[in-house]
This record gives sequence, structure tokens and C-alpha cells, in this order.
Amino acid sequence: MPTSTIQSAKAIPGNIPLILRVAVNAPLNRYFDYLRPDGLQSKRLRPGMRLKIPFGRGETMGVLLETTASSELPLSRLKRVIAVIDDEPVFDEVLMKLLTWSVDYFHHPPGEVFATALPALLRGSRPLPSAPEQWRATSLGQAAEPLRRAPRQQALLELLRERGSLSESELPGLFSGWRPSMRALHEKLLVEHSAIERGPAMPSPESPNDISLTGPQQKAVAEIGARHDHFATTLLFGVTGSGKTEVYLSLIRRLLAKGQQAMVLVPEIGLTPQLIQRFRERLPGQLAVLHSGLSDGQRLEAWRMARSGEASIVLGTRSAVFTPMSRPGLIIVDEEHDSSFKQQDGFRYSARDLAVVRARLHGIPIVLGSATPSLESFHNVETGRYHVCELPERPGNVAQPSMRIVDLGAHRSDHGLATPSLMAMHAHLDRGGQVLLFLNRRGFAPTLFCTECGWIAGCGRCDARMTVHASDSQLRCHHCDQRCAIPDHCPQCQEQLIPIGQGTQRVEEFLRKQFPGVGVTRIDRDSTRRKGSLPDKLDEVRSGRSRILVGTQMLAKGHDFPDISLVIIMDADQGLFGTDFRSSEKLAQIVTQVAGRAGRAQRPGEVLIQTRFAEHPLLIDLIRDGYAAFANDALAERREAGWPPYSHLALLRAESPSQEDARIFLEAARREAEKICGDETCLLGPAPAPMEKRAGHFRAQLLLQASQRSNLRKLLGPWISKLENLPQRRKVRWSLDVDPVDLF
DNA sequence: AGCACGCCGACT
DNA sequence: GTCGGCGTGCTC
Repeated sequence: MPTSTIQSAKAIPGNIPLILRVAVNAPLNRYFDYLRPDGLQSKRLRPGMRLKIPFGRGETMGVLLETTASSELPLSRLKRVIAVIDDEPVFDEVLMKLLTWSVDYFHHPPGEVFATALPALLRGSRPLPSAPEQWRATSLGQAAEPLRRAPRQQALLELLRERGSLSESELPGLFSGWRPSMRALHEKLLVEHSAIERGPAMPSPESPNDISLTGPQQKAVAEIGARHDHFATTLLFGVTGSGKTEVYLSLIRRLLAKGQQAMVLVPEIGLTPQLIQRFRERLPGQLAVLHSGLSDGQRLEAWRMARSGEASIVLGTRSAVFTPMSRPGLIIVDEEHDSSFKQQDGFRYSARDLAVVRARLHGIPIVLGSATPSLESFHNVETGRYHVCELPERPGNVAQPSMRIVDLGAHRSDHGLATPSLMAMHAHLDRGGQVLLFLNRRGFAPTLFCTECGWIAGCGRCDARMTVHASDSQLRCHHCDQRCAIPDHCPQCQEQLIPIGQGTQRVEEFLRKQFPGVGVTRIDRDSTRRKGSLPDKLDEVRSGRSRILVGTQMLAKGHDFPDISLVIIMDADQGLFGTDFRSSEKLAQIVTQVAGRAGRAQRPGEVLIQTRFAEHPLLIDLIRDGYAAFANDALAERREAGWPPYSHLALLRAESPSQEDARIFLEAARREAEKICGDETCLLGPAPAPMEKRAGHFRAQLLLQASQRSNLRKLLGPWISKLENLPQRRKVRWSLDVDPVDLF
């Protein structure tokens, strides 16, 4: 502690200098101190308010963290805050705690953490939006002579006279550029405005929409509902089709009756128009929806409504976890195992984990729902941190589908479909059923191969093969989107090239020939790129015009196909021997989720899993005893191997155009870590990333593994500070990922 | 991240 | 002679 600070603090008699600690919107790993703004106490300063501050040579925004009496810097070096932007903090106390906790936990620059938590429009100095107002004509306006010199004002005035009053949220749609005309009318005293009175809608105690819940659903609602007044985490483990959403709706309805708000987080692809519709129809009160398709203005409005309490429900994806709520009562994370809750760049937070922390800070319950919970969550149930609530059956006594392994080694196969699979398809189609084929590989074929010399078309910028896209005769890299025309002949030996392996396009083409007269629909990123094509395709299948559906993991969740009776998972092997310890968990989740699409109506469903490793114990577990049994065994394996949740990971990544530089940086980083940590933390690497070269950059990584989280936390802070000063850092881009989900 | 400072190559 | 390349350092 520099003594000058104390001295200078005391040097101003009778006036303790008020120092403001600020999270500055810059990618720097520390807070910055400022002097209180001029203009004595014009606004009461409170943590969470945005400030306009001088920074470097320019000006920027910062969020006030706290006021203190001393700074590590001499007062003479501190600059003065230019202005206090907000009258009210943009972050309440709980959000401030959540964000400072995040800075600490994820070791990401505070300014960026605070900025990501704000709607884009509030990341600068724009003032907080006020509630939209309502405009109407005054009595003067009602009686006024036509304004001949101002036709636009006249038209707007007439509109108001016609409609009585109009809110600012509907005006832009009715009269573009309404503001200047309205302002002019206001000055002439022809119109007036008032705040819209719209408190939280109070539902009637007995909502007419209430539907009958099944026994297990009622039990879940009762159990979770009993924990309504304190922090408690409940894992709602409900098989696919068991009606988790009904449980959520019922819990939310109870909450709304008490005048509280609910937050519901769903995976990126789960926030479908159907889900939004269902929430709107089944719940009273305003719904604030936050997803990536919104404009900045729409996001801000949803944010404002949640914060003011006008909206009683916040429904959104990952980033919605930061939405302020005035009367929080419950948080729900649906499909909690889904990896889209983890942000994969910049501030790499886990929205699921932050939601739990947030619920704890609010002292409210949280529900994590999934048919295939993450092993972390199961482990938290085991250790007693989470409660568990099961929905073991489907309503209406729909049987769980039967699962069977098809050994690709023991049967002939055609275009990736083994004979038993093709026979099953015929059988189901003959009985009037529908078939879903799951293949997590889009394009026509994953490899273009020379039969003569063995050359394979690779991507020049990545360690990956180019995928054949037959529809436009292109080769494409699915990792960097590089494209080129399919060569006519092998560039090495001029011999013939043939596409090897199956992609969804090729399977679609094959099935059209194999099952003439039966419609085939393909759903993957390529076939649904055009807006509106996904609903069209879904409708093709639901209406029965198409009875075979081929697709990638886009099919795994969210969409129901009641008449599908057979599901074929074409290639389970990618998951069995994948690149990291989570591969088998991911495979089990996707198999279970896809299988859940089968036999939802009155038909008994059947699931076939094609594999070359028919004896794989985890696969056999999953098929014979279900996901919970699989999870149990997988957890035992994790414990054995010392992987999470039995250890804690942090991954330091580095990338550079030069292979050497990435490695050199990580080696230096490793030496620094060795100086700080004891033997409780294992350092693994540096090693090349599983796909070392991607989009022209070489990627390497260093994995930190600790049996105690506290050991990891103690190490990371000082280590990051060291890394920032390492000379080797200049030639690389590096980032730290705490609790990584993908090790690449 | 921006932004300025600073020290070496090809140009009007 | 200078315009400008991007390596280095700093931001309360």
C-alpha cells in the first residue's frame, strides 16, 4: 500500500475524497478509480449506475462498483467522472453481486462482464428508456381547425382523434417518423401524454387454462412449490414427453398469483415460436422474450419490461440470465444439459451455473429440467446440493420406445443403412408409420477420395476434410466455410475421384430412390437456411405428405412428430470414441433425445442404433437400462479417471498463425503456473488442440486440473496477471476457459 | 480494444 | 528529405 495514498487522502482537511471504483468498458483485467464528479451531490451515487468517464484519450462508459476512501494510486493521478448517466442503477444489488462473482470466477475483464450483461443499446451513454407513454388529443386538439400548412401533423392528429389514444409502442407501426410531428402538436397544446398504467396482470386464482396434470406432474409441482420461499435447486428429471413444460407452467402460474416474476432459460434452438405461443396462451401477464433474432431496440424493450415488473415472465436464451427483475420468484433452466448455455467466446460463462448462483443470491428456488441431465447435475443430487424430482412416464400411457443395437460389422449396408434397418423401415412404412433418420453430418459425403493414389480432399486452412456438397457441386469445409468446385480428377494422379461416406444429402437422395412414392424431407442447416423453410419442412412431415425424415441434431429437440414410429441413429460411433471425456455423455444425450421423438402418439416406438462397436458397455447400459443407469456408470468412470465432476478444470487456449508461437506461449504459461501452484493442481500440456489448424490458425492448449476447486481459484488470479505480462503473449491470441465443456 | 509514440524502408 | 509500416506501452 503506497503511503502517499493515505497522506493525500488526509491532505484535504474535513473533506474525505470520495473515490469511485469503476468497471470500465475495456478489455482490461482490473477496476479503475475515479474522483467524484463535479456538481455537488446532484445525484446520489449508488453501485450499479453507469458513469461517463474519461479513459485514455477518449471517453467511455463504466459501471460504478463501489465508493471508497482510498486508492492504490495517488489522488493526483485520478481523473474525474464526467457525468452520472443513470438516476437509478442499471444493475440491482443481486446482479452486482452476480457480476462481481463472475469476474472473480471466470477471470474475465470486469468491464466486458458488465457490458455483456447489458442490452447493447445501454453499453454506451444512452439514457435508460422510460416506460412508453400514451398520447391523445387535448380538448383543444379535438376542436382544432384542420392544420393546412402541416399535413403530417394533421394526419397524426386525425389518427389520435379516431383512435382515442395511442401508446408509443404502437405509434411507430402506424405512423412512421411520428415523433417530430407529435412534438410540434404538443407545442401547440393539441396533444398530451400520460404514463401507461399497466401493472403486473393479476391472474384470477383459478385460471381457466389450467389443465389436468398427471400424478407425477402434480407431485413435482407440490414438491417444488413447497420450496417457494427460499433458495433450493431442484433437478426435474423427466423423460422425453413426460410433460416438463406443464410442470413449469403450473409453477409459474402459482408464482404469478403471488405477484412475482419468473425467468425461464431455454437452449438456443429451443426458443421456438410454438414455445412462445404456448407461454402466451397458457399464462396471464406480459411475456418478455429475449432471443438472438431480436433487434437491439426490441431487446431493450424486453429488458425494460422485465426490470420494471411490467413483464411477469422472462423467457430467453443464455444471455437472458442477466435480465433484471423487480420481483423475482423463480428461475427455470430447461434442457439444462444443453451446451448452448455455455458461452463459447469472450466472456465464457455458463448461464446454467450463473442461474443457480443468481437464485441463491435472490433467495429463490431454481428448477433445472432435462430428460438427460448433465453428469454434473446428477452428481450434485448425489452430494445433496440439489433436490431431484422425477417424471418417469409419459402422459396417456404412451410406452417408451424399444431400443435395439444394429451391428454395422455384422450386416451388409447400403448408403450407411444396414439391412435390418432397411427392413424395419419397410415394416413401419407399410403399417403407415413415419421414420426419422438421424445423421449428424450434413452435406453429400464427408470425404472425396481418389481410388488410385488415396488422395483425400482436405481443407488448406484446417486439419479437416472437405465435405462434398452435390447440390451445387462444391467442396466445403465445415470448420472455416472455405469453398471450391469439386475437381474433375485427382490433382495428384489424374485418376477418378469418388465421394466416400454418408451425409444427409446423400442419404436423402438414396431414400428417394429406395422408397419411391414416399415423401422424404431433409432437415439440416443447409436445407433450412432460408427463412420460413424450417416451418414448411416440419409441416411436410406433420401433415404426412412426407413420411421419411432425415436430419442432423437440429431434430433432437423442440419439435414433435407424433406419427414417427421408427428412429434410426445412423452412426453412433462418432460419440463413442470422441476426442474428449464428455463424448459418451453427449452421445447418450443425443440418442435419448432423438429416441424421444418416436412413438409419441398411439404407436409403440422403435429405435435402432447403428454402430460398429455393438459391445460397447456404456451403449449397452443406455439401451438396456436407460439414461439414469448410463449416467450412473459414466459417473463411476469419471470418478475413476478423475475427470469432472470429480475434479475441476480450466483450459488455457492459444492460437497463432505460427505453430511454434502458440506452443512457446503455453510453455511459458506452464512455467509460471508451476511457480504458483503446489502439486494439488495438475498441468496437462501444452498440447495441440484436437483440430490443430483451423481457419489458418494453429491452436494449442494447456489444461489445468485440480481436485479442489479452491486450489484452482487460488491459482488462476495471480496466474492470469502473470500471463498478461509475458513477452510471449504478443504473438498469440489467448483465452482462459473456466469449466470448459468442449476441450477443443 | 483503441491510441500514441517511436524507429526503419520506398517515395513524391 | 518525409510518409507510413507495425512493435511497444498505457489507459484510473
